[in-house]
Amino acid sequence: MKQSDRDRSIRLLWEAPAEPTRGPKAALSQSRVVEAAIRVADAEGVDALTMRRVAETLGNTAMSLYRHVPGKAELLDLMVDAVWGETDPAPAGPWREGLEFFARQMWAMYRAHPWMLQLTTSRRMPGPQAMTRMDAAFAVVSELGLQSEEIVAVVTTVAQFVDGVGRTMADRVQAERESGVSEEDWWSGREALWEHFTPERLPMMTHIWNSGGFESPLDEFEFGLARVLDGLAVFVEAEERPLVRRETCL
Amino acid sequence: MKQSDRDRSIRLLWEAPAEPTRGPKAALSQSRVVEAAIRVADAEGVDALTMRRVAETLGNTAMSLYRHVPGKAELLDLMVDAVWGETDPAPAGPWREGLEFFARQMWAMYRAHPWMLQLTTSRRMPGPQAMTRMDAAFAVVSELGLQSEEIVAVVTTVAQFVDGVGRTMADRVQAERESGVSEEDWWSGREALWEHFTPERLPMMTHIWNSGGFESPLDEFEFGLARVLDGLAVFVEAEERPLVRRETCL
DNA sequence: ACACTCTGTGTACAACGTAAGCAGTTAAGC
DNA sequence: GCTTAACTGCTTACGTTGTACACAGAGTGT
Repeated sequence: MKQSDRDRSIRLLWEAPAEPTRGPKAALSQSRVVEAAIRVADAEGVDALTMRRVAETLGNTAMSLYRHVPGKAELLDLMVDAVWGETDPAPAGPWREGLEFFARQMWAMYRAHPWMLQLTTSRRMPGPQAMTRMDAAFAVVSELGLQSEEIVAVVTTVAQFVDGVGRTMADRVQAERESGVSEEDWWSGREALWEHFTPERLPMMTHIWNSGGFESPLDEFEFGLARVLDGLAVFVEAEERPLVRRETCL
Repeated sequence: MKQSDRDRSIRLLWEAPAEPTRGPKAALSQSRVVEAAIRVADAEGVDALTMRRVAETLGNTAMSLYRHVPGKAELLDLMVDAVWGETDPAPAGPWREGLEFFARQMWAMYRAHPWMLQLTTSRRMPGPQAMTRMDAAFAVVSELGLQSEEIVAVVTTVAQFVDGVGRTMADRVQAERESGVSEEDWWSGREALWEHFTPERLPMMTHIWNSGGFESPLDEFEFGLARVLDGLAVFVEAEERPLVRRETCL
């Protein structure tokens, strides 16, 4: 039942839609709907991304979208892959520079479209744009002569790192838009909370607070990326690499 | 308007509720509601976590919950902190062992309650249980004599890594429950997708596929944790540590 | 007895995705 | 040119969500 829906996404993503010959000229089109949806998500966040709102920006009704997109789930698939299409695939070259390029491209993508991270679920259908970028990342790492599983693990580690930092950033952006208050201002306004941060309860935290550790935090992306790449460098340069396979989840 | 709501969460989390003297004995209580909600989320996932469903498991109506919890947002805050309370704070000791302990505790927590990751947003109110665990993690790292911002960055990097891997795992668990099909079976059933994975379009990916790179993937948590800790080791042992401050976001 | 307070319930509302059916529009086939 | 099939976009309607509001009943003080 649901299965056919997802296979429909595959066709939408990977195959060019057949142009209809008869019937009235469509004012809308799949790409126009997808572009409008992306604009709505960019400007108003993922919560505002309703079929009614997207249709409204196009001057149509909600149900008109269903002539061009089977449903909201498929629309999200199309939006995600369209945004991946805005990035550059990593060029061939040394592995570290290539992975850093890959990470920075993802980061720029998430900065421009923070909502991407709020709808990345494990069974979101991968589209050709996203897969091309992944392929380039794999190619960059393949020069190291690692085993296949190791190549996958290395790229996954970087991608997952960017996802993690990006998600934090995306949450922050959304909260700031919805509340109209910057993250800093909002937290400093929570006096009722800070009252409970006493040295008895939280000794280290108050100590770090008092020495200014939270005032101008390090850039999480830059700091983390450097650490992850350093860690991967240790790995690829090691002579022995013990591998832990995944146990079947659940 | 919304602000008062969040401050209400602070009181709920950090202050013991005042017992009422008059009126009928309450069959429900805040902790009973929170426990029931956690059980629902564990068993049926975050989508099933509706006020009606929680009340149903308690043999009451949806509105009865509102006598013990101001609203759903506050209930989520309470659930998250209650689950943090199930973990052990990192004991004092060498930084690497301590951080690994911290990471493994978080990982175990997320394995037991995957829904946690689907409701961690940037302004979720931190509760005493979570903050105690963070405090212990900070204490572990403080033995290194780093600057305050560096301590924060190191702990954040580890926490964010576990969040990232955990989110992927949580998505997978949820998808498996909802569909009743394991991740592996589901993807291998997407023949319409694999048809498009041709060597012309995705040369590296098909090559890795053919050499079995996707068949038994490495454990993402174990692999990533080792890399992150290695990377942090490079950092703390370095003589010079250039710091990149965060630019104001947005 | 009375007043007060607290508990749980029933009803109601606005927003969501989208199923079903319909009126209007265009091009192909004769 | 006419008919017909295909296609577009709209209207209406349904079930589900969180929760505001009013209310009946229960228990504790005075």
